[in-house]
Amino acid sequence: MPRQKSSAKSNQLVGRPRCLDSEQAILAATWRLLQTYSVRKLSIEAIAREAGVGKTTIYRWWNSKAAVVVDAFLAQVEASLPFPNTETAAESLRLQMQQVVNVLSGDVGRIVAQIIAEGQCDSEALDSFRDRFLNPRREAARQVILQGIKSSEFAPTVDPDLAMDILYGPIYYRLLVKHLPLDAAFATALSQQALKSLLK
Amino acid sequence: MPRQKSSAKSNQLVGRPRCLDSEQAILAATWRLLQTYSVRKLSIEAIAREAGVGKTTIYRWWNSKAAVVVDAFLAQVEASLPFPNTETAAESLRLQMQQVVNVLSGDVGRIVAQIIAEGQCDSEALDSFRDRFLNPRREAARQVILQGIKSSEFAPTVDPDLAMDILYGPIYYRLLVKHLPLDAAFATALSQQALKSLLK
DNA sequence: CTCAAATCGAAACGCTTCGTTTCGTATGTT
DNA sequence: AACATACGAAACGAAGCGTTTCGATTTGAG
Repeated sequence: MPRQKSSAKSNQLVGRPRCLDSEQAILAATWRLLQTYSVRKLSIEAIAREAGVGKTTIYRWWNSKAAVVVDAFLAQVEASLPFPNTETAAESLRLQMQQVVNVLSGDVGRIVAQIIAEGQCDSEALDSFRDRFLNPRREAARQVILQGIKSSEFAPTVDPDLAMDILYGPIYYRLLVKHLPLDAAFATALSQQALKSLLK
Repeated sequence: MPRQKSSAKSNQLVGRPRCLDSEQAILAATWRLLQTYSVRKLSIEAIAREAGVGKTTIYRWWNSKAAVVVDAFLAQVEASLPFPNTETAAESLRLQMQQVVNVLSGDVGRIVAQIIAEGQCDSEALDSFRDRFLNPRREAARQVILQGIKSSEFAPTVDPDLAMDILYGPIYYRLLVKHLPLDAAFATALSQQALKSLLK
């Protein structure tokens, strides 16, 4: 069994401790490079150069390029995308969908798409993205939907997981396939139309 | 301006004509390798070896690895995924969604996901996938939806593009993000729930 | 029949990145 | 002081990249 890497805080008692400056420099350099280059064109070597560290330091703490990118991504957007809480569940979801579309239509969206793409042949990266970014946000949405069911705003037969797929799936669909624009008009129309399927 | 490559049939009057055996061998070899390896791990050199051709032959006719993969994919699934036509539009869509989920839950789905992934940093590949695979199928679905509106089965305010995103977006969402299984139960529940948003 | 044109597979080119290893140095605990 | 671990630098062989060169092949045009 391989040793835990990446965000595993070094808890050993002896030896030189991990250099946190290097870790921050690596994540910052990665994010900086992501503004210009695709994840695909990024290389561990380029990150090491940009961060001014040896590439052995990166290989020591991360299993793959995608793992570095996911960490860099989360370090940037961790606190963003708060969940609005208004009077009705439908209104909360509607506002949240607008926010998600707004964020995903920019640089963050491009990087999210590339992380999901990278995840197609790096299951660890996709797992990490889901566990640390997507699922926590789905949990928040789940609570709103459950509240909407409880208050009889939504039909009692609504399955929250399926509902979230109907609400957010089309957004990721457009983000990744790019067959139609991912803009505010789409967010408005989608929230209006998709929420109909949940109403009592 | 670069000469048209890939599926451009050689129409020149003089010179040795394109060897169609080689083309077929390349597409077949690519599809064979795709059963074992990810698109990412495929290399032009490996395809040339497997097909028994020189790699110059591949570089002469295709602009990128992704272009070869898209051609190999289309050569295999071109005729599949026919659109059922039953009495009601809702029933046609329901059956089609079941079929799509069934196909995308297997090897074809894995390869579709990898093509979309590749497309995130190869816009030509994504364009090609959309133009030659996705959009023709969306056109067929559009006709069914329009017919449903005409027959007053669906609300007259329904926008076909948005409707298709709501119906099929969740499928691609699960295909790519893998947060929940892409199975028959999902297809049933999704078609039932999502179609509600279209009814009059 | 000869020539021009375009194809074919094979081989080699220089270049880049990969992931690993080695090395000497630095920085902690015991 | 001894030990353990991290650090950055440098080099490694392997692999694929995209291109070029080569001689042989296969067609149509003159």
